[in-house]
Amino acid sequence: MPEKKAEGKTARSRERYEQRRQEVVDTAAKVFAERGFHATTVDDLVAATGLQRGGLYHYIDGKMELLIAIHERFIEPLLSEAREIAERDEPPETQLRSVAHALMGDIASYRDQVTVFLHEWRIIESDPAWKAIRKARKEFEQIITDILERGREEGTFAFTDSRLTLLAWLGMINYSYQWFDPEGRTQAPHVADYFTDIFLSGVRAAPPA
Amino acid sequence: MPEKKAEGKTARSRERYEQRRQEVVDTAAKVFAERGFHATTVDDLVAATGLQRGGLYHYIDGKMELLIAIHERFIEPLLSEAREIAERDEPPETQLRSVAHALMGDIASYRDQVTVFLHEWRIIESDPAWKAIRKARKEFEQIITDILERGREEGTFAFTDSRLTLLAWLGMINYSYQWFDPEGRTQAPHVADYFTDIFLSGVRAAPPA
Amino acid sequence: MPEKKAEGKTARSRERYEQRRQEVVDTAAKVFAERGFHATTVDDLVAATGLQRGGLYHYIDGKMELLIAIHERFIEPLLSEAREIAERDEPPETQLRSVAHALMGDIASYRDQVTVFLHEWRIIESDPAWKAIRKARKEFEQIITDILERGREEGTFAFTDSRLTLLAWLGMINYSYQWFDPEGRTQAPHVADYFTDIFLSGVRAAPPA
Amino acid sequence: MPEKKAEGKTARSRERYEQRRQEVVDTAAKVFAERGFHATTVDDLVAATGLQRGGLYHYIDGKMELLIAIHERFIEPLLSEAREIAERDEPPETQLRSVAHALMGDIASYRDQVTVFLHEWRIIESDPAWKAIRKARKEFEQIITDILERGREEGTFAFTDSRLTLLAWLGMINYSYQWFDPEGRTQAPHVADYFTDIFLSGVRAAPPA
DNA sequence: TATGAATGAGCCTTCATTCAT
DNA sequence: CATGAATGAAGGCTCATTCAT
Repeated sequence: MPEKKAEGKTARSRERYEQRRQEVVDTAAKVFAERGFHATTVDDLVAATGLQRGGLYHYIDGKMELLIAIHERFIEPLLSEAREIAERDEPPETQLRSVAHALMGDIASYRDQVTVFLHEWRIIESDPAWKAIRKARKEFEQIITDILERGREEGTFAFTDSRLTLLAWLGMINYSYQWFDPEGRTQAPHVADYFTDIFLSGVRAAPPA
Repeated sequence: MPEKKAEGKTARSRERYEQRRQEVVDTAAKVFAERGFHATTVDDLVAATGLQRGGLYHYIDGKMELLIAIHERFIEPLLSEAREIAERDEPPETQLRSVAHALMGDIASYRDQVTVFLHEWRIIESDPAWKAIRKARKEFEQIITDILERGREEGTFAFTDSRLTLLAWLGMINYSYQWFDPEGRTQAPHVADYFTDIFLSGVRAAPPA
Repeated sequence: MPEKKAEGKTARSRERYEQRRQEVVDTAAKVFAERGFHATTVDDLVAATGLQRGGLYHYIDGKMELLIAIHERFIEPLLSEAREIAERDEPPETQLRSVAHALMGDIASYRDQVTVFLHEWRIIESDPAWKAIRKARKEFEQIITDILERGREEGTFAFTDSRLTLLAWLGMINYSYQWFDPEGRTQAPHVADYFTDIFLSGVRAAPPA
Repeated sequence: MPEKKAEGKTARSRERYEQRRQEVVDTAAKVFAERGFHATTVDDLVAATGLQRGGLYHYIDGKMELLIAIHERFIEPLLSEAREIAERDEPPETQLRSVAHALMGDIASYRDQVTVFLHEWRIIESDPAWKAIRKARKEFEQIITDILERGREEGTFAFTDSRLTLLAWLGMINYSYQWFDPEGRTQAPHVADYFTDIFLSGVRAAPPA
């Protein structure tokens, strides 16, 4: 987590600085998600943060640096939660359901950031900080793949193509950033369960015994 | 499909004009998909089309009008195909698989346009032409919902929430615009089948008989 | 001589373009010399050229690129004249006087550019184009040094330190950019002769024979 | 030398204040000489002085006021030395050589300040404080002119144009700010002598007796 | 049809300076 | 004395669009 301009400050002022910066980053994520990165002007951010133009630049290095900060913000907590779940001694089904809850909750909580992440990552593709984000993304996907493949080995899952199976699961959940209602945040667990059920059992009615 | 500036011309020249315009729209879709709408300059389009600045404006009214044209390009053929499938006298499972093929093929064929659509639709939300696109989108979603609900009524499908079920199906397939490689070996029909299978039966292994 | 944006144009329009660009460069030199590079705003250039902001950028790549263009403008003609003089079969005194005329005339004609050259070169020191300018400067100084040293070998000049002697000559003439009245351009030859006389014979009165 | 904010303080604190201020002015001269006045930001000065932004403003009123202070710094000692030399009862040649030493030494000692003076004086041209600096400059030039003209009257110097002769002398020496290396082996006194010799006798070899 | 010069609003960013603490 | 957050005017530059030729 790179911290801008934080040298030569007292602990107290540094703390205030970091907090304010975090606010700025979150506000920016909201505005970017609403209007898109390029359609958002610095004046929009100025209006949204309540700062003035110069004051805003006290906390950031530029518009693009904000994109990086936004990504870090939502990908870190998700990844550490996924890691923790993967280490649990639970059946693959349970783990998959738990990660679905984690991802769904992340999208619900950081929908703005996720939107930015999915739409604008090309912009920062060349940025050195992007490598870390890309790595985090890969790690998350690998955790899911591992759960799926362990399930297959143990005989509880059946599928032929790991990657396509991962992408089906990922698409089902990730796509929710396009329609999820941020006010209905409490529904996230319900959706996670609903999608997990479909992913596990499908929609086809069980044949009569 | 509104045709710009095509009056008062000989049939021959009008034909050439329309063809050129279509090329411009498709080229724009490609460039927009790669860089994003706002990041694409008219000079980028000039370079990509091989036209000159002034020449480009003979075929379009402006950058934003291109967005509309791009949407029309991929949504019309998809919708008519979906309508045709819905009218067939086939079981819901078959219809669902067919529409998955149609949507998947559409994404594969018009991946640039779909990318632009999913990323930039907010930009034209207020445009009068957006209403038609929105209507088409709703109609497509309704067709899927109808198939699902008919399946439930007939007892082949089992689910509790039509909308969430639709969104699971839609997300699984639509999300492919993020990873689908049109040149790749994994063909669209195969993915459509694979995803349909998961959607119908899930990944859970069948219990031993 | 790098020519910006000159591809894909007809010979006619390219000619007009180059001419207009030259006017822009010369106007910029004038304004830079009056106010200094950094104190000159793009709006100043806009006002001085009669173009609008965007129109100005049709001819240039940026403020800094103008500095390079300005340097090229005045150093090229001077250098070729100096080369031509150096190749003549004339005594060193005559050559030195001729080069003094050339340099003095150059300063009188391009006083603005010379001012910019002497004051602002640090700004473009890191620019790749600067190497060429630096090389040209070195070559000019070498031509003077060669003339001086040939004179010493032939016995018409007497001095101990080539470099200091060069710098004395150079300073005497170059410094004129600080005081030369551009309206009195016709005086340049007179000053060149006057300074050459001092440099050759000094101001000390000849001892009575 | 106007002293800012030095009232109402104990002698001790006032002394410390003045010393600190002088350091700030000299540091500013160095940075201005390296990067130019306009290219130097207050943050550059903050970094160079080791103070903080607010702290810097305890010692100065603003960036431009620094320019004035820099000029005063090097012109005052030079002028008083020149005055003292002019009052001596010595032949013009000796006086001229002494003033050359003084000016050359001044440039060597205050090269940064001189650079700033020669490059940026236009910026403060309109400032009321500039009148005093201009007056000092004129007085210095007048002292040289007087020496030259007295030499001509006494028959030791021979020239036709006082002003051009002054400018030749001034240019030869002043221009050294462009190339003089204060750390270098070529010492200021040596250069002063060398240039004085050229100015007095020229570089032409004495005709064989 | 086609060209490319020109427009001018608007964008991102910088920076000298102030001021509450 | 000193800090550093905040200001807001201004700077360099971009870009969609127009229009005379």
